[in-house]
Amino acid sequence: MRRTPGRPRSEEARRAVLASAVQIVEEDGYGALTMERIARAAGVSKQTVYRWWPSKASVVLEALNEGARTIAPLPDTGELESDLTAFLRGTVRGARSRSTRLLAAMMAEAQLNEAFGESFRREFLGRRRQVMRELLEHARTRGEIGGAVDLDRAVEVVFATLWYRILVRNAPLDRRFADELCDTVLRLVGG
Amino acid sequence: MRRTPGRPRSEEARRAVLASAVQIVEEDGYGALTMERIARAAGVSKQTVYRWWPSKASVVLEALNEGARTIAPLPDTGELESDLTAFLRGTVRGARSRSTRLLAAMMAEAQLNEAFGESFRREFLGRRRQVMRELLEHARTRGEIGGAVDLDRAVEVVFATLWYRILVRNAPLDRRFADELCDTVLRLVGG
Amino acid sequence: MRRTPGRPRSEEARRAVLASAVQIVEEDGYGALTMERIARAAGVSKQTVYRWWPSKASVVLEALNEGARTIAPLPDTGELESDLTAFLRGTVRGARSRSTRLLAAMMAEAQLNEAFGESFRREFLGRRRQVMRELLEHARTRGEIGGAVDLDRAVEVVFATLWYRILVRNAPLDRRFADELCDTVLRLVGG
Amino acid sequence: MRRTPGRPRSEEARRAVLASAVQIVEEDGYGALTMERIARAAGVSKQTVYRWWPSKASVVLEALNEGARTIAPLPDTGELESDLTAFLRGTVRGARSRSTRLLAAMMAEAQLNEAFGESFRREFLGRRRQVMRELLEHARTRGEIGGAVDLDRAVEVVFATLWYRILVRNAPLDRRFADELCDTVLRLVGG
DNA sequence: GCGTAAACGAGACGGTACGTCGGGTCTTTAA
DNA sequence: TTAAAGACCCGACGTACCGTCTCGTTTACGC
Repeated sequence: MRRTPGRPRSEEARRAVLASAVQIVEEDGYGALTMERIARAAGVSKQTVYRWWPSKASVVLEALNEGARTIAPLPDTGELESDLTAFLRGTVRGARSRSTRLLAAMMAEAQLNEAFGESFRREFLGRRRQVMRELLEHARTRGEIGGAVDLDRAVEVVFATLWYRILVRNAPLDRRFADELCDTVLRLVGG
Repeated sequence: MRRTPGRPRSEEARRAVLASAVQIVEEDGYGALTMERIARAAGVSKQTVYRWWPSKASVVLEALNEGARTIAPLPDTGELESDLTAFLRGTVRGARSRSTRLLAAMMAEAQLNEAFGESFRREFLGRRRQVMRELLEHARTRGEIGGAVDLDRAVEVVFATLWYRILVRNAPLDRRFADELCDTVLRLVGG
Repeated sequence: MRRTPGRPRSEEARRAVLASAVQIVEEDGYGALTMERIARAAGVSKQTVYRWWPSKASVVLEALNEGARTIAPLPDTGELESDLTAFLRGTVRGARSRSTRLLAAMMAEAQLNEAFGESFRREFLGRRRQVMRELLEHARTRGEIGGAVDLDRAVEVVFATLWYRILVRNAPLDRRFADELCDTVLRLVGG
Repeated sequence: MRRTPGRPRSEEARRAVLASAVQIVEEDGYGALTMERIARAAGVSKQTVYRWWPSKASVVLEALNEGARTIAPLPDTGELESDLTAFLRGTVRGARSRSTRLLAAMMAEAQLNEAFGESFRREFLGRRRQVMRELLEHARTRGEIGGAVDLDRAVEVVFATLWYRILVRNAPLDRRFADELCDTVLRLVGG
């Protein structure tokens, strides 16, 4: 197996960059995050940061994916309500604590940076919607949801409300919230 | 009636600043907006901009409020469904077209700038939620909504979904959307 | 006797401006002096300062002339050495203490502001050279100085050395200095 | 021999800055000189100017030292009058033409900027006085000047008169002036 | 070992915007 | 008419980051 020649990429530098970025956002907010400061805090040259990431947003996004390496796996208990409860509790838990500010910053950056926004919508937001849509489709296959129900609307309501709490912070991201969300979905797809 | 001494504020400069800010955002996006550029485009000195607005976000916010000078007045037809339809169509129309990018930028800025975010949540987002809450309370007074229903949840779902479309742009902000939103609310507060 | 109509100039404001200018220069140096600050410190509007003085240098110059209202009067004892001693001691004393920084600032300003420099050289520096020249001419009339001696050279050496001490501060502006200067002049014009 | 890492300083930028500064002073005077304009004229970023020079005065001072890289070397003919003539002609020539305005500006700046003034007096004015003092001391060693003569006074008279002409411009900086200055010194240190 | 080649740190480079200060001017009300 | 107040346009201040570049150094690979 031929390896590419030249000095290999420093895994240590990579980790330091991601960790520093996360720390800066948590301490001073995403507004205070700069490529310059990331490099300084990571003890890495600016060039090294630019070599591997096109923007500070992509550093943060990678850090985010690093933390919750996978999207919460699709629960499959054979019954809608319990599937939904498990999924929503997991999703809300994932958005809480360390990640909240990072997620808010990603959504903000997506509004300001067209290129980043495009990929963020497609690869981050879209994928998560798709996972939940599959959960609902399984329920429909089992006959728990009628054919006339608009599944996308239900999915949209869930992620919309979740993001609203992340961005507006009008109420906490707790288990109660997840269960209310579950209730809301059941009303929308139910009888 | 005693007027304050000194040269009065230039209404012309004020208008030019607001108009220039809106134009820049529409043409090149909020990311391209800078205090420097606003001043240049408006033919106004930087000092004049800083004298009246603390940040570019507050310029845009004032422009936004200028456009729709008042929050859509509360409809009162005496019946929940028609009130709601009127309110939601008006609200969605207000968020469409020229305003969408501006609104998205405001929400983004609120994530990055703590001070602005605080006032934006309180004076912009909070007020709009309050208006819709009153609409629902009127319906409860008339006996159209039961006492056990959580009105805040309904309000949250509406604005969350609206903002999700503004920020994620997964579907259009059209009249059909308003009517679906109405339907969603009726399901949540209904029997 | 008709007086000019309208509100008369405020003598109080005039004094306040001059006093404030002097105080600022003494406390923070001429570099810290601005029209804005003069007005603020004097409790006077900027316009009032600009109405009566074209530049901060002219404010300071007027303050300087205010302090030592007249150029030291020409001594006339009938003998060169005593005349000279009196004149130089008076001149050195006038340049000492409060005035030194102001004089240095005036000379600096004359280098930077062509218009001011021109009038400063003609009306301030030139006049003072002329006074001393007359002193020497009186001595020549009395036969104390020969016809071949270049009086201008002597005058130049005196004021040059005085200004050098003001600007370079390599040695104090004391009575000893005045007497050395007297000795120098006598050597140059003497036998 | 280890070189320091990092991109080396651009000699081209350095030269461009010095040249631009000199040109601006010559064309529009030192009062028109700003860091901003130096950078613009040199085709260099402001940061580059600030990285290497703390103030516009130090840019000009370096340009000045660049022109006459060394202080005129001490003549040593073994006889005072000819040494002095050579030294003074060289010094006057050095202060003439291109340099006069720059020198005047430096002295002005030294009055306004305390920090710059301190270093200018010590490293520029002081050194030049020292050179001439050595010239006179050599003459004293040879027995041409008596032990009672105050050499500093002679040195002061020379530089004072030179600076007076630079700053007041009451007469030209020509060879005749240098020779008169020589004559003045000889009278002061002579019999 | 020895060359090739990529990644690394350091840090200078031309830019743009920041938020502030002061320069002069202008426009109001009050004396 | 002068004065105080204060807004106006202008442009420089000194700083922070941007993204790029040019160094000398380090660490792998293939010969």
